[in-house]
Amino acid sequence: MFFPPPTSNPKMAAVSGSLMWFRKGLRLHDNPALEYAAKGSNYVYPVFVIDPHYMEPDPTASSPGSSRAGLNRIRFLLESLVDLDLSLKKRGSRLLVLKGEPSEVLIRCLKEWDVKKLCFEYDTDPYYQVLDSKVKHYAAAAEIEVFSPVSHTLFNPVDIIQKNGGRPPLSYQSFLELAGIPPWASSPLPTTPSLLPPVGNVGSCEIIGVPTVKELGFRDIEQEEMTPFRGGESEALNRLREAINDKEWVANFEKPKGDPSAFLKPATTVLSPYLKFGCLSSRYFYECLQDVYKNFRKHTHPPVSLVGQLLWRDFFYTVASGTPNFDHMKGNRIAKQIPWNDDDQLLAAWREARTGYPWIDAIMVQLHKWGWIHHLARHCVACFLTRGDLFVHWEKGRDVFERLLIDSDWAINNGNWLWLSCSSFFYQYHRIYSPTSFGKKYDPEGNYVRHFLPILKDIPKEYIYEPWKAPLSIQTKAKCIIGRDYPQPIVSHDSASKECKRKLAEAYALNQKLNGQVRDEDLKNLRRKFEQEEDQLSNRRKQKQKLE
DNA sequence: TCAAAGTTGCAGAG
DNA sequence: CTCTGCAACTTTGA
Repeated sequence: MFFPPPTSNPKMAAVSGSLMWFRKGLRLHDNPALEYAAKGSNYVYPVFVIDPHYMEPDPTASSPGSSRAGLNRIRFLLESLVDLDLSLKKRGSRLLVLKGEPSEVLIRCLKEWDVKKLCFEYDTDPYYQVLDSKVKHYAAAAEIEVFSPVSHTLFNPVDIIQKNGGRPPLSYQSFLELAGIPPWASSPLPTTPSLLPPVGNVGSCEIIGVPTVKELGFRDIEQEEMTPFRGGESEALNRLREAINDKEWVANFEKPKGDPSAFLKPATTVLSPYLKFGCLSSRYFYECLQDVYKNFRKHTHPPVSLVGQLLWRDFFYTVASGTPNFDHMKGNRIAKQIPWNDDDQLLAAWREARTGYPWIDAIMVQLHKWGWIHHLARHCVACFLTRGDLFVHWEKGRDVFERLLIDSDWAINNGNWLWLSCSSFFYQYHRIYSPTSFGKKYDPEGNYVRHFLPILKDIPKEYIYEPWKAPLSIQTKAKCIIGRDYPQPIVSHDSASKECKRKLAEAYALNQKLNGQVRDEDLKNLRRKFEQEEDQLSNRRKQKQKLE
């Protein structure tokens, strides 16, 4: 019997190419798809497709960017691509950027190039599920091998759902029990390649360099309007190193104790945008944290610890991937059916930082300028928009966050809006964040508000969270007249929050009575009832005014 | 059936 | 900074 060594086999020596499709996972470290693409290939095509779905400028949008992404996130992505291209070039490769509908572009490339393997990171987002099935379908017909590993999350959501008998766990604790220790933790993660096969002949495919925001048709924004966070794997690894350098801080990290008003040095790692785009591997981050914990007799634990934060991410990925219509109230079996109002004026005031509550408005300004706000700040504004004060539909707020956050993540963003609106996971709707006292307890001087709302910078600290209570003499001295230079509060928190609680109690009762079978009509009836009650209330107020 | 638990509420007291 | 009282939701598990 004679088996020639593989290299002397003429068939094996034949030219073989791979296509590495980057979407998220914009990194070289811990990248199993890239590792597999490079293995045994004479050449590799590293591709990124600029997708008009996310990147087409929309001049009608409420702030610069596309209809689905604010300019901050688009810029963050482009910076990540530049960094990736640079890292590839250092290893004898380069990034091939193409434009168009991704599945069409990919299929064109597969037709044009001699490719035996197609490699890309598995993605649970519905948008990518649809894209990927189109591409996989073509690849199967063309007899191209597809390799699509799970490397964006610590766990494969499918495994956890299967362990739980086909349904995703709905509480964090049950998720932890099902998840256990990640399956990859016992063996080393893929190493960062030191050299990559060269790029093959690109034929007639139209390859561009990584575009600038201007080249994509966006108008450039002022430096001071921009996020202070730069995209890319290099930046992610620097930031990670910086965070885990302070070992005491890592070991004692407790998420709810963080200060949402800290902006010179944020109270968290701000690694979320890097995890979102996969500039940082969540598995590598997890390993680094375990390394730190090893040297401490005592350290914090999930849900509040840093590892706990990574597990929250996986929790939401798991629930989201196993819940049809996760991003909608209707048709979503885990979402309470609540007759939210559809008030675009209230929504716009919230979005454009015109609520008249400085704490809320400052957070919304930071969201616009930085594309990042502290987790508790997200809680405050989300609660205010939905169950706390304005009773606006959580889907509306979700859309604003999804567009403006540089770390916006489909599963996590929707999960948190379900949470904060008391539609799922969390139901204690009488626990409402105060739009005045919550910020005050972290930042009694109001430095955060003064920084993001400079119009209020000379209001004394006694009134900085409630400027409408300041006597006119003080408003004049501070060169900020409430009602002229800064709005009056759009609602009175005291009465608005009481109303919200009452409405939620009724909506919950309806959900319970109909046992999850709330129809459109039932919701409509309840909404009409709320509207009638509001009319009566305002009529009574008018009569009272008349009498006075 | 009932108690216990749930990542992070508020106001007020000490 | 920690504690209570407030008012009071659902899910889970015995």
